[in-house]
Amino acid sequence: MHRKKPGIDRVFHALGDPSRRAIIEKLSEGPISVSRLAEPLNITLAAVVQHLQVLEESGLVQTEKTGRVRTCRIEPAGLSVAAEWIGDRRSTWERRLDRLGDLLAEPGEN
Amino acid sequence: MHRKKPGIDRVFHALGDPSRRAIIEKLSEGPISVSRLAEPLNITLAAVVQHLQVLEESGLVQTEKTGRVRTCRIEPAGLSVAAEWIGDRRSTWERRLDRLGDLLAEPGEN
DNA sequence: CCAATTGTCAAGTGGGTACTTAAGTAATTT
DNA sequence: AAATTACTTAAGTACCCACTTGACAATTGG
Repeated sequence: MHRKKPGIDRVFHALGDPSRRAIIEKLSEGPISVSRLAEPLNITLAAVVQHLQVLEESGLVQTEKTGRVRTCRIEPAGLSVAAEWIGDRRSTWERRLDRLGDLLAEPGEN
Repeated sequence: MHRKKPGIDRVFHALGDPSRRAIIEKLSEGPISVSRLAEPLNITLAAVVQHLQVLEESGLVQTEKTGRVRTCRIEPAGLSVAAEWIGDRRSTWERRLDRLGDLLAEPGEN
């Protein structure tokens, strides 16, 4: 019937933190290294690395290390998980409103 | 520092908690009272009330008390805030991919 | 009125987590 | 080889937050 997606918890938890959302905002402009990601945020590099771990485990971000530089990029499927959940809630809500509308439009002399 | 929409923080923080998402899932099926909301969750009524406060402050839920019953309903605009943020990230990401595609397609008889 | 229903408020607790510092590793530059 | 760059890891701290308990309204049904 409806199976539970395990990723959804991690995705929304990851998006719940402002610093992590700032990271995603930056990453949506294109791939970038860890230290350049850290520059605009006023937290230490170590904190950024920790956020990146959370983001990577949630499937929102993908990273790859070549040489001494780790390049981070956004993983579009991650945001889709969140978008789909929101879409699902909206659709059931709208479906209910439709049923309500049908009842009101029904040809009963009440 | 950064001037951002204040609501976004609260909305995503609210959505970050599984119990609160469960509440929203239930509410998307239609308005319901606090105690009936609490039934399927294994937390106390008091905890549900606290979650409802967060949800209401974030603009995701609207409640109204008549008699001794508080009826809760979903506030569609709240979810839109989250959906828009996700949409914005996606569009800047896609815009960038388009520019990349243009560069690759631009000069050449291949 | 009495009692059950339905929710509210306050305070406390335990676990989680965002952040820091500090020390370490590995790749590049000079 | 030495210095610099770019992370990585570990450990500690302080704060936040989800949840509980328990006492307290306020409404409503018998």
